[in-house]
Amino acid sequence: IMPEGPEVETVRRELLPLINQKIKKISLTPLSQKYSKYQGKESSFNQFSSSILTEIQRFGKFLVWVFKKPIEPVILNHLGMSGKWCLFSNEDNYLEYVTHPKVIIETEGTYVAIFDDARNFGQFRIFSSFDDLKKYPPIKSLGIDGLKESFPLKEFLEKLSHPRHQEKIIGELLLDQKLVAGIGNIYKSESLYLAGIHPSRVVKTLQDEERSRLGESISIILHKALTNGGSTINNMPYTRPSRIEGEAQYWHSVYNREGQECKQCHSPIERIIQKDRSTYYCPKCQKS
DNA sequence: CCGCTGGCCTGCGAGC
DNA sequence: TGCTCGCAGGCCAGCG
Repeated sequence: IMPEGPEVETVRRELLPLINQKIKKISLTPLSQKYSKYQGKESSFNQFSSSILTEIQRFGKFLVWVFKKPIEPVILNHLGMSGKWCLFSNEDNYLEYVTHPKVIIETEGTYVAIFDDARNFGQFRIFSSFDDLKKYPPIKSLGIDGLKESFPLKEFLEKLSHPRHQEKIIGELLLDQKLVAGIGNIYKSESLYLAGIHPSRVVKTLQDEERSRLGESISIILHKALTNGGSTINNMPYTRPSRIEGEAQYWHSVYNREGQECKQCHSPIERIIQKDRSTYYCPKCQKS
């Protein structure tokens, strides 16, 4: 299952050994050349040789790789559904761990980082400067960072009250990265469960108290997932650079639990399709 | 500015 | 057992 905010932040933290490393080379694998999104892009990746990686930031579910002169460009990177970074030392026999390598970063030091992406939904985009990146609409329009240390509840309530959202279904709106960035399909369902709100509720029907509880629940769920190193799901594992599995999946209350008992009231968990995506909920604990 | 749709992909599990 | 088939679902370009 796709990396969401907590999973991406976990990846970012485990990539931090790369900071201040001098880049030997960023290259595209032969496999990557099967796909149009990577074709003809070698030269734009080549330009990073000899630059120093100074920061890896996270915006929502995006990773942003920042380099120091001699070049200004930044790399915007999304893990998509199945993208993973694997971090190795030069001496490791890393090829046995990767099955669909697309991008390889080698440093002058001891590191090799490989972007491995079976489904190929991951993305790389190179901007000539950090300012240019910030003008890019998907970045510019990102909403509240759901993993912010202190969740800005007031801002959340204001955004939720915007006229254009009033007729929307809350279970669908929560996936909109312009509202809260970092929520994905798993933590959408989990947040609504914790808040006791049925996913089919129309935004305008939510009481003030429910709105606040929803904001608080989003923050609690995302932070709890981050503390647990994210969710690792069997049918679509995301692999951390360390190759350690996350543990958040062990406390999922509703996600992927259709037909199983609610942990509070023992009613069977139900699944509905919202905007072509599965939403899981307890029909009894979540108020319609 | 907004919202909707189709395209991008392949591992895996269900069903026969 | 081995095969087929369709689901899983993020983002975004293109369009109205």
